[in-house]
Amino acid sequence: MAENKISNAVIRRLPRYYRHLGELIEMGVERISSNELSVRMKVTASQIRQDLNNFGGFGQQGYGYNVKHLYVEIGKILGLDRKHSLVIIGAGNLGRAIANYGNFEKRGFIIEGIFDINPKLTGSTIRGIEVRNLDEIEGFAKEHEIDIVALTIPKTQAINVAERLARLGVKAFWNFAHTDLNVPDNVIVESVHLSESLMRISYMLENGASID
Amino acid sequence: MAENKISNAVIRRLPRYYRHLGELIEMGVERISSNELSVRMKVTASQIRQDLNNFGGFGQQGYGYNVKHLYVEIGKILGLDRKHSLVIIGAGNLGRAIANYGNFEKRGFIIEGIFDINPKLTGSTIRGIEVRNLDEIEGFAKEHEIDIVALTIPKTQAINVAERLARLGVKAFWNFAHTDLNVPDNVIVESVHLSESLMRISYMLENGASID
DNA sequence: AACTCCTTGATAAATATTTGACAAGGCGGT
DNA sequence: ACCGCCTTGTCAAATATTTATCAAGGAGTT
Repeated sequence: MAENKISNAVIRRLPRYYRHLGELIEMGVERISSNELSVRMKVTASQIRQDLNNFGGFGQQGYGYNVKHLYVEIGKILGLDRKHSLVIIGAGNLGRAIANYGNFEKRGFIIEGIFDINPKLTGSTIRGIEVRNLDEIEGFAKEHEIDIVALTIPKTQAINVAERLARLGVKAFWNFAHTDLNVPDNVIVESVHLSESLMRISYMLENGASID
Repeated sequence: MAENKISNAVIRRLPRYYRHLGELIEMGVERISSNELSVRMKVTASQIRQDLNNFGGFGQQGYGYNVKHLYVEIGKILGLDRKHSLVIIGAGNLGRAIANYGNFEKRGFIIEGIFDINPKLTGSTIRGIEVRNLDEIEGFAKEHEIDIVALTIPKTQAINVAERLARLGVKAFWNFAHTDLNVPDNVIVESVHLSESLMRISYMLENGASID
């Protein structure tokens, strides 16, 4: 935050660096040059060096980068050294998929609650977390510090719930509904629009093209 | 396809135009100017006009764009006027979420098969589609024309299955595994990396920034 | 039919992003 | 301790993308 201004393009790539570095650690690789990494990641070495330099000189001439160190540093930049509370709205397949994916917790994303409007689901548990009725979300939000709300519900409900929770101070939404949310500009919205993703495949099939 | 060369940035935005136009049709809106659309979509009007002009003049001076017409045309550009066969590998929550989302079929993405390695799941059905054993995928691929394979399985298996299916001629993968795939360059890979998406939220929370 | 307003499509300017090139300097071997 | 190789960080060039501007011309009104 203190530095100049990191470009969006760089930020979008950071998690991928983080993932590759994690894989390299698992493989027992201790050091890597931008060139080796560029082959592995299929990007230019120049881009890697330029990207990393936004955050300071992590490398050493004639040596390259220390994998473990770089991994930790990028983790810090991404804020993965902190815990984040996560609430899932919608206990359908998608909500359950997220709740059941254990690696999120390893990265510090702690699922604090799961909510659904369907009374058949409320009361059941997912990974030991009780599914509550959606009506309770506002009370829950007042009692708990919620960092991120995952919206895995149909679009109309998603817009409504997001508006209500934004008013209660929720600062970030992970939006899986096939719509844009209507929240103030200072609220973070990261959307995963599966149908748009699928349409891009359709386009690429049609045109033989490839989108980065 | 015939025209010059459409930029990646434009292609990435096309599905969003399509979605908004669909919503406008549902609202009964018949015509819209780039300016009105820019307010709705929170982008500049200039960008909208520039984007659409890549594909020819859909608008009329003093009038704007005919919503229905533009919707149909963008649909064609995206290849949504054709049918695409889709096979899902992995009948976990994520695979089931995709299989159960009816709107994909409305857009012409027909789920032809679902496969899983877990014998407990094989034989059961999802929306009337039988879950088959993953062993059968190669035989299935030889008998059916598969356009898109959705990989909703752990990374090791995903890499393996993708390699095998790419060899059999599958031209596009919708990759939900937390890894890159290892397939030839002419094979389309559209990845949905949920953990990377979540990390971006973490970064934004940390930095107050917003990524487009 | 004329007039005004509106809106496009196009061009150019401004920004942002990616890539290439290379001097500076550490590493590892001798 | 020296030498040659390697690799970074940086700067500049090349591309790509976004935004501003405006002439041209249709829509709708009178």
